Amino acid sequence: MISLNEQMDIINRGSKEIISEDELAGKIESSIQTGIPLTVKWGADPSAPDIHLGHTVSIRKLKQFQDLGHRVVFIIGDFTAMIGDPSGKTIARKRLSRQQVIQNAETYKQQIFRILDPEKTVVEFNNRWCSALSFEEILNLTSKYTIARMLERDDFENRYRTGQPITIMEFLYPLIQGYDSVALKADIELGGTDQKFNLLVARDIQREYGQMPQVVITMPLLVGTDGTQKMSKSLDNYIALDDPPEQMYGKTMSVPDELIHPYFELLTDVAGEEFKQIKKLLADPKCNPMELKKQLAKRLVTMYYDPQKAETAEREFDTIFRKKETPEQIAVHHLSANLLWIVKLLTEVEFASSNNEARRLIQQGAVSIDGTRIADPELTIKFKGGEVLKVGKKKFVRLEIGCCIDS
RNA sequence: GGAGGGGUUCCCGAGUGGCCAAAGGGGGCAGACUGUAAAUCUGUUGGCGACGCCUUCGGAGGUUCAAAUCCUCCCCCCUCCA
Repeated sequence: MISLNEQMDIINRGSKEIISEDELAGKIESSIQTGIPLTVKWGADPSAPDIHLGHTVSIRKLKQFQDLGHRVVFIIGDFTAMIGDPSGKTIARKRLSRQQVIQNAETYKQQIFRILDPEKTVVEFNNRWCSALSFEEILNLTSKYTIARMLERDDFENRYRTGQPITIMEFLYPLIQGYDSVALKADIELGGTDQKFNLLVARDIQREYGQMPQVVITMPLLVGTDGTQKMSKSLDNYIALDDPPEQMYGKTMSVPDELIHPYFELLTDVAGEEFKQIKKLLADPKCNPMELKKQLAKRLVTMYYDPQKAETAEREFDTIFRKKETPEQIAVHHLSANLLWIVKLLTEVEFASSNNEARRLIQQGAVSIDGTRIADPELTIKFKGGEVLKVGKKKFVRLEIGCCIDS
């Protein structure tokens, strides 16, 4: 096994906070002595099965734990998801059926195993122990925590102050999550900095149950493609692991330049000299940040796909956005008629969701056919097949005559 | 249980009888510029083959020539007191 200092070093890299380092050192030490790996816990809500780069910050850290010989437990919070979490204003977030949960869990696994080693990963559903809890035990759990302490949490405090609803169930959430740690006898739990409160509650709960409290490791939150808020699905500022290569590349290029540095740091393996070099170039006004961003984008696509796909994605990006040319491969649409009103054409190929939107696009000069801009929304066009329709910067389709799809 | 405040378009939020498809901001989309789907600037942002018509301000009714705005009932949220 790797020495204590080396382990501490690796774990520290990129982490925001470790509570506490001494405890962690103690745990690692005894693990080295006994040969028993530490249990590292990481949880996810099964309702949104799209894993994105924001998640990978933690997942990559978990991978390091695996490489150090420890045991990673991935918890799928199906119990709470099945109750239906009414948090925020979105009333009655859909309850998930057993089947959906299992399905989502599968997509989760398929995604996280692009980083983690499936052999060394235990997947658990918290429903297994949570549904066995009696009401009495739950009351017991709730008696261990106070409202005042709950309101210490930023998010709760904010909502309380601004008059937004907080349900009792949300108060139970951290307790349940803490109970998960008890059930697993977790040695370490990992999470984003926004999870800090919950992770700390788990320590108290574990103590109540006579266990050694888990070490809490928080990872920095990744800022999303919008450059301001944390990457999340609901804000639609995310780059998903399942995004196709071109999109992964393109979305990375759409990230504000200031994010190049943190992205390299949190999402890739660049370290040491190479990282210093990148930092230097970013600070140099003579250096075009686009070049570094391209490197970053290519690197990410290579990580989750392969070098060839990264190459293709880059070429396509250059073609479309730098040279403003038509990409090599574009989708084909079979026209419903060869004489077509331009507005209908746009809705037919689903580049516009309504006639009004189509008109707007035309009036704004976004529409062209074979490179000729269409400015008149009343135009009717006769097609002979093979024309390329372009809307905006990134939507292309080749038009062919005839629609004999489901004959 | 009592008193008060509130529900407006994708989101936040103004509007308290006609000038309201509804200010402003955010987000989205588009254009210009460019070294990038960066930044910046500008435009646009309910629907309909359309100088008109239809639908939208929590829900259902009503008053009025005219309702997001007034009245009645209902639903939901928040705050304070108990």
